[in-house]
Amino acid sequence: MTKIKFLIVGDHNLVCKGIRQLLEREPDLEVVGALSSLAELEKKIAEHQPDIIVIDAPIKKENDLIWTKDITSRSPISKVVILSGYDSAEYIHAAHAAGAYAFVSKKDSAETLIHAIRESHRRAKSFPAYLDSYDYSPLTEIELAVLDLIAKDKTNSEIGEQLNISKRTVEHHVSSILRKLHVKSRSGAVGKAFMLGLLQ
Amino acid sequence: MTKIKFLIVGDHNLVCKGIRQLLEREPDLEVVGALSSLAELEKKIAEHQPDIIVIDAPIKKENDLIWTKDITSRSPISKVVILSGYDSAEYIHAAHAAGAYAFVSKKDSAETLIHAIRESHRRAKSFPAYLDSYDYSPLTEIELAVLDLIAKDKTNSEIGEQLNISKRTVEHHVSSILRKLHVKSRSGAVGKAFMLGLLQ
DNA sequence: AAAAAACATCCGTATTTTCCGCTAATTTCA
DNA sequence: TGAAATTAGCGGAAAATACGGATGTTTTTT
Repeated sequence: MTKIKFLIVGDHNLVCKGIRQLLEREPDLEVVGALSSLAELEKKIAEHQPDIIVIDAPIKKENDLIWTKDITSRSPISKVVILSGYDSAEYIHAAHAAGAYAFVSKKDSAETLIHAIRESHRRAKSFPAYLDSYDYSPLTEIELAVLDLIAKDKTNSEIGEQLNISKRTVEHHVSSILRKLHVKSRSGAVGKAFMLGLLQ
Repeated sequence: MTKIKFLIVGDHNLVCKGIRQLLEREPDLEVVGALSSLAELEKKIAEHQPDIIVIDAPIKKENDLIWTKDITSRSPISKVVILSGYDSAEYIHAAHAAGAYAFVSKKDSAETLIHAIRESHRRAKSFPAYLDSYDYSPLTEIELAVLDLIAKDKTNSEIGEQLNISKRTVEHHVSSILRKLHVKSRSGAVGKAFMLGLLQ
């Protein structure tokens, strides 16, 4: 029997070790590596050709979904499973849009994760069912990234540097965020985002 | 040999299961229960009389630190270990002030957590060393009121009207808030406040 | 009870940041 | 091929922030 080979990526050492422990009990799963940052991912993919990449999101200072998008377009052999404690409808939608094969909340059981990995391996997607009937006006990926940095005390200029876009573009995104969240200030946006569970 | 009995609390099922798996390999540790919310905690404490309670923070919609304070004052036999992915100095300070015996970041190794549990059991506290040189002062009532209104999308003028003080005074309070929370913007203050549980 | 510390209130000036018009090129995707 | 998203420049008004200083009250300490 050929095992399902996969990588685990995440900067929460304890969580990754625990997950690995849980998954290695399954006879058809084989962990071929564990990374603490997305930077080394490319090399590891070439080295191991994993079937699945489990990303324990969010990873500090790196945009998991942008990486997901990159991976899925460049290495179609490897399917991305996003494992996150941040399970708002907006984020799950964004993960889906980025090309992930599955989204598993950290609140789910180990069986759910294992099932998602197996399903992803046979190219079936696993996303929470309630997504279909969920009505909302979503923030885009970049808007969420900007909002996150706003909450982390960054100015527009700093956000621009960090995301490699101009200050003016950041301003545009901020305007969109304020419009979509129906607030008039960035601090109001942060407040509402926490209330809505967009940030946590 | 008497084992160290402990409870694990956290709504991230996967994380808890993983941690449990890691800790159960230690011969001197014994998991007597795992809860997904703080609500059931009181009953479980009475039932098992655990030496240690590991709280995998944050638990959504529940203030971990308020519970910590409650537990440590009412059940001095059980020592609280906070395990968190959010390791800002303020949060760690708040955990310390609430009476926790240890703070472990999710980025730390399993050994660190195990060590913290053993140290807590012999009533020695385990907190990151850099805390000592970090100045932390709590917010006053009015500062908290101002901060709350900032999060609710109000300008300084509006806050002044609402609290019947001048815009200038509000400005003064805002600068105090920024200094105490070690941020440079009001949105950063709101972000940090939510992470700390000052607002919710 | 007196002294010290912390808190809350107000004001001026200067600088930075935010926010909002306007326009418009490029990419992406259905 | 349109619609939406992302990118970006110019200018300007409004808000926020930093840097001063001043006064009275409350709380804590000695």
